[in-house]
Amino acid sequence: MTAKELLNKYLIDNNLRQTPERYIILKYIYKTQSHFDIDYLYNCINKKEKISKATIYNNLEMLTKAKLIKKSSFNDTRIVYEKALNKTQHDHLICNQCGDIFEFCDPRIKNILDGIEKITNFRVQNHSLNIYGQCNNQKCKK
Amino acid sequence: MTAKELLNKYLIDNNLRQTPERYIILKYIYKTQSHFDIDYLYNCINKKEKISKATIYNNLEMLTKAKLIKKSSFNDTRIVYEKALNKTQHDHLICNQCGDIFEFCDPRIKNILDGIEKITNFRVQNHSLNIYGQCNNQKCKK
DNA sequence: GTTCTTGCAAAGCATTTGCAGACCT
DNA sequence: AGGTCTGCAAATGCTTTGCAAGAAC
Repeated sequence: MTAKELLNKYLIDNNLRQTPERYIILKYIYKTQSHFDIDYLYNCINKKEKISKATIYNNLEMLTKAKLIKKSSFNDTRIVYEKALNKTQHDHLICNQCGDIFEFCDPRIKNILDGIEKITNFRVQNHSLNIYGQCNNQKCKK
Repeated sequence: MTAKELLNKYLIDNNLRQTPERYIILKYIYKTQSHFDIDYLYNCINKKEKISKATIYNNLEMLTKAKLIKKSSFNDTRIVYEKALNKTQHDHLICNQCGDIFEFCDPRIKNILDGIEKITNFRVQNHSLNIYGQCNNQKCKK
């Protein structure tokens, strides 16, 4: 199923309306390469179309609930979203110098979560692991 | 060294002044059991003493730099602090229902960080691992 | 005496809300 | 037709800032 089809299904299943804004927002999100914040998306969309920030805020929340995007925050304040469709669970490396975000997977994280469930009463629902440091990329060093 | 002695040393080393407010704030922080937010601390202090919020904001930043406290954020928005002195590195379990925060340590996290340094150019400086779920404590269930 | 710190009020900033008009169904 | 969604502007809430008065050195 494509993102658009999934959105369509989500809207129908939840008695929400299929407004053009919702499909435009989804289209621009699925054009972005990677992580984006609200301002980036707003500017991106409003170069061609015209959608207010309130509508973008509302619909990013809806898309998060629909699991079409995923929200993360870095360094206590920086909030970014990313496409969630067809993506496996992953965590983030964030460069403290240039702010670039990299994804990585490590099966040991699942072991840690399983271990917690085994030895405590805590039932794990989700997690966020952010690793901060220096990416040492060409652009970053300057 | 006590927290007070460390604060003293930090202030002297950094040419900052030893104001009574700074010691009062530290005293109230080291009275708290666990994680606290700014409002909690502000109310706590201002039952007996009188310190403005601006001063508390300023000094929490200073104490974070001095590594006497540590700042964390949960669920993208909830910002809490905790004492950092004599505490080993740990991560957090956060109950999605009652908001309670639990600490845990797992040596495999260090392995994961070491692995990243080994196979990428990324130099790890710090990390945050937050695990969300249900704590299933008596109080929580109600 | 000089410089830093405090406290207040105002300013900032990102996000949310209220509401009138637009538009899905 | 009826309820939902959008867009605007105002409101909110948390944090920062500017500045005058006070305190540390």
